[in-house]
Amino acid sequence: MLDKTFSPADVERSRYERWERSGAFAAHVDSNAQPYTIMMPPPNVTGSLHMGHALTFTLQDLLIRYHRMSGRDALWQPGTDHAGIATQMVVERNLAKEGKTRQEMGREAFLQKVWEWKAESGGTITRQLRRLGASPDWSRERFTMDEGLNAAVRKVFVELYRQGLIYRDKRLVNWDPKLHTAISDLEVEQKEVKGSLWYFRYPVEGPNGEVSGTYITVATTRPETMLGDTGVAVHPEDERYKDLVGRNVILPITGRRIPIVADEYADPETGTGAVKITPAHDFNDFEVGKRHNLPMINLFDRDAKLNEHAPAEYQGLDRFVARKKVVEEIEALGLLEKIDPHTLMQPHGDRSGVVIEPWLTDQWYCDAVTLAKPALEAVEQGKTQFVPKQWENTYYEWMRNIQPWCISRQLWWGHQIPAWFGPDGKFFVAETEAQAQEEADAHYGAPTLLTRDSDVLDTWFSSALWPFSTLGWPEKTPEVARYYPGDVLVTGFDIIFFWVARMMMMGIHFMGDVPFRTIYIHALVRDEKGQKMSKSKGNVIDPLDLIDQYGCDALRFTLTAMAAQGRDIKLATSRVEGYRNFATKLWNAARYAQMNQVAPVPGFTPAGLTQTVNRWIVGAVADCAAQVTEALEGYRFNDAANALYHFAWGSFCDWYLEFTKPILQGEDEAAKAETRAVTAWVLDQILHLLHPIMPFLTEELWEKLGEGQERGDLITAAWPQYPSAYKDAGAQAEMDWVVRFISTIRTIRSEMNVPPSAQLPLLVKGAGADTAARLATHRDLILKLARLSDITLTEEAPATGAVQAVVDEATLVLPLADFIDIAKEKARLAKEIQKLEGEIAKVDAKLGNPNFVDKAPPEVIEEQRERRAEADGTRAKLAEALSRLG
RNA sequence: GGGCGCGUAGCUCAGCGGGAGAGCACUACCUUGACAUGGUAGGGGUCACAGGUUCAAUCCCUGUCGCGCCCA
Repeated sequence: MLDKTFSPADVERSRYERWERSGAFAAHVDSNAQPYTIMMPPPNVTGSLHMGHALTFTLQDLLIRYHRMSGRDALWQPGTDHAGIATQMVVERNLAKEGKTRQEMGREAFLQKVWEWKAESGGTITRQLRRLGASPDWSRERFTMDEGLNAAVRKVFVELYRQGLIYRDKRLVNWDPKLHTAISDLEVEQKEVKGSLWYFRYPVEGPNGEVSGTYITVATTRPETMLGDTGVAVHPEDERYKDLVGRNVILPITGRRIPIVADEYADPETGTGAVKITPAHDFNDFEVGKRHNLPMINLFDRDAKLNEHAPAEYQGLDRFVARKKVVEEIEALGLLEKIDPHTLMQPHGDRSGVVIEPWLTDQWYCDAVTLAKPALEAVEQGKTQFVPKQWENTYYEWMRNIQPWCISRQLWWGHQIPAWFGPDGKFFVAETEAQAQEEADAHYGAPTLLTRDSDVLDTWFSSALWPFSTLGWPEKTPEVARYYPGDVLVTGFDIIFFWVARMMMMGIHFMGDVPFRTIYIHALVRDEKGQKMSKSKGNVIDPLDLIDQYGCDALRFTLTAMAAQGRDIKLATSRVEGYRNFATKLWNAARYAQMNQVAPVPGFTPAGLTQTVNRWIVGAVADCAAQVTEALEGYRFNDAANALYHFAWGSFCDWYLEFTKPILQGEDEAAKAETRAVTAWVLDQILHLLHPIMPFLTEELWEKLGEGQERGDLITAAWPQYPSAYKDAGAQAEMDWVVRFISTIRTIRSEMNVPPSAQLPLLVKGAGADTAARLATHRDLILKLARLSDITLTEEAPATGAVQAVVDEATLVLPLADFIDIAKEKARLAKEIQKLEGEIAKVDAKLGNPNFVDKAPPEVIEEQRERRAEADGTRAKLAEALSRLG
């Protein structure tokens, strides 16, 4: 006998271990079955599970379990990412607590520490994934810094280099002065900041090099950069400055002479129309500088303090200290025109939070423009499809405006770049040091000492290879042949640029095919007020807390039911509680079944059933299964969850189990046996259909209900498919009628305040043949569920003191002399009639419109006629009842 | 400034050319032999606003207002 409630905590762990041990999660590379592949987006190795993970991995697991049950050879490839900057920061922070820095320790010792940290905390997220019930093939787990994945990274780097798609360049990068590394555009967050616009007057040089008394005013948000100005730009069409173009200004403080140039970058509408140009410290200025051959003066060191190119008294100052000093000095010179308050967009490092500095350095770049072309076409041609489709636009937007990708990072934790420098700065790119040495020796004509580039690659460089590197590439493994390309990538829109686009580029370039056929983009999980969850706001909901409190299945069902396409999920714990109740409900249905000697009948198929109610529920199962399957195939997860919820609770528990109570408590042994078998069968089907969403509850019930039977684990069972004969329109119409009949009586009872304990006799007037037959068939259950003492067919006018209602052609008469309040009953009937008249009027308006009758499709017109006839029939009967009340 | 999306019951959201739906919350009644983490019944909506297309618009189109996100 089952306990009164399901206790998730008692079963989840052991159930999971049993699945994993049994090999149920494993892919079978030798199988004849069609493969189904999902590449798990690798979470940070030292991270921990948050709500976004819970959503994405629930959906992936649901797809994997569904396809596994559908007979596919399912591979869900798990693994973790080394997450360069994030992980290095954590370890450095830990070291700082001991008063150590990585620089003191040296690279090797520091990396040792990172590996130790990985060993210590690296299992956290995968353990948490297990608590979520995720069923990837753990035997194939990979880490982006595994030797195999390292080899893939080296090979890709070298090949792209040889193809000219990776190159070294001196350009402005986004420099993080705190972390001392370049970062990509995507790692920069533009934040709105309230600052100032300073207006400086620059003296214009006279014809003979003297100070002329003419000034040109420039506006700037970054006064300190003026020390590195090498030009002033004005718009070529700007009449105010036409005469000044070609002349020089004498840059205050430094005294440097810099030219006034005409460039369309200067916007006559903004500021004064004249703009100072600092090519080494601004991306736009860099371009202007190139167009006009302006020198580049690099003012900052790696900490963004002023370096030796600044005037002596500025050297060593922090950029913000220097700003103050520049403004003071300009003011002292009488060259400060004004200061306006100004709101500007300021770049911040998404990891460090400090203001990013455009800085001139040598870095490695990947020619993303070239690689993006085929990746763009693949989506345009439908080789890969986004679901929901609108995310294509985001992808296109990025791919069409893609910039060279700076792939080097000044970090230690990551894939060290396979490039070696000779003494003269010439570099040799090769997969191994020996090869590089060989090339170098040949080049220099003598054994030469090489130094390896100390930089590492952007983390996303290695994750871009994930769809094939995890399968063993560059080796020609059977896995690569079988599981590439994958079927679907499930991820959030926030990494379409970071990751999806780059996997598409690398996959197409190296594998000759897209990495996945479908990209399902799911929502972001927010708190119930719609705010992003963040530690600083304190509104973070920990999925593990919810699992502890309500069970894993309840959390999974909630996330699934709320995963509607194209909408963020606002998560309220009340929803989780509600779906926990659903689990309890189903548990108790099973418990009830057990108490009534319901057990699966081996070999049973629900054909040739004698009881209408059984034929009806079988058809309803088939309906539900079709809906769930269709929804899952279309990535409409919420529809799948809701179809199951409504069927299991609304049809099976609320009606079927109630309908069959009279049978199970009755004397007809054949009907009892059939009903028990059908009940067991329906429960089994629900368990199958619900398993991908609620794996623990369903597996547990599957075992408990099938006690003593050898039928394997539910996780490996076959997804239900039914012959069309299971649907029975007649049985459905009949049971729908029963539901309406009972509900009608219940409503009257409730409105008339008849105590639930009172058993009433019912008279049915004007029953047709169908109704009479149905009443005969379902007499017992109607008596029970409507709490009636008797049902009598009659043609006589009802006695006074009776309440009447209409179901189809029949009038239901309940003698309620003891309860009835004539005035109240009259009001009730009048209201009903009024409602019907309103409907009739609406339909009449349509039918009276010649255009409607002329142009609407015949079936729509027919439907309206039927609706009118039905409403009118009911109205007439109710009117009669009303008149009889006097 | 450009792009995308969203305004439907108190809240969270489905639906999307022909009778306005769900969950939660709310109200009343019910410890009825599976389940009070439950049952039965009920109240509650000019489907943001204004035009247009159509026989017919919550749904399609245009505009307005409000909100969110991404990019510059």
